[in-house]
Amino acid sequence: MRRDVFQAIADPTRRAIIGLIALQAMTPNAIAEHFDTSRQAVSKHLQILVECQLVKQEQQGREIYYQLEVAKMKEIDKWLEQFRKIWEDRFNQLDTIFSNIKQNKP
Amino acid sequence: MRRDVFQAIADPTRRAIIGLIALQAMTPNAIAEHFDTSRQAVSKHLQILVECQLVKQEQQGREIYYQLEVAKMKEIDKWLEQFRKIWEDRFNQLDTIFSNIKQNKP
DNA sequence: AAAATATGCAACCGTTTGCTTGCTAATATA
DNA sequence: TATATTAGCAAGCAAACGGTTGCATATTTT
Repeated sequence: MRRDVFQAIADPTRRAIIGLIALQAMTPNAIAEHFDTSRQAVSKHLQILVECQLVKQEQQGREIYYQLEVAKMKEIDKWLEQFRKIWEDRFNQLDTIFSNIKQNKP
Repeated sequence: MRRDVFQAIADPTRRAIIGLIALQAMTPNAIAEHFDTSRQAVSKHLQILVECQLVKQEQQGREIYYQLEVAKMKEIDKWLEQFRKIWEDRFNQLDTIFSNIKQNKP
């Protein structure tokens, strides 16, 4: 069973859950109300998110609040970093070409 | 069959392929040499990457060069944007707390 | 023209995924 | 105390995933 951040965000429902609890911790029931699937299905998604440490739980009586570990999202950002450099370079190259066109350089 | 950028980068081999062809277009055979799997397996991964437009093909004789569509990677970056705002806010909050500690404020 | 090379395609197979249903445990409320 | 609510757990199931093997097609090379 693979369990990393990239596998976690592969599922669209899971991405929606992440977006939902990003600003405010929520209980499984409250989260499930936002979707067409059952509470159990949502619970399984949450379990996966917890396993890869994208989400942490906080018990309050019989309720469990799930909150996003925003810092963990940086892992994706970190992986993206290498490509950001490339796409900025490409953009700069294009910029240079446009400049040359304006100045009628070959 | 789901086929979006997030599902595409979920597989570690696919991420490795993306990293490999990011700087230079490569043929399936050349790519496959970097992995333990068969050429056909790599070919399937490439097909998925093409389907979600993360990679484009360029035929040259009997060889097909696969190149990364760096711009498509921005889609991930775009999704991450909303969380970047949050984690920067959290950092600033921490910063304020530390400042207060230094100044002996409550 | 014949052989070698590069690639895609199809069929098959075990594992994982995402979901459902049914159950149990713990806490809150009447 | 009896009942309702919240949530996790387990079994079962169809579909998707990631891989393999075998074969067909197109282009080079000899």
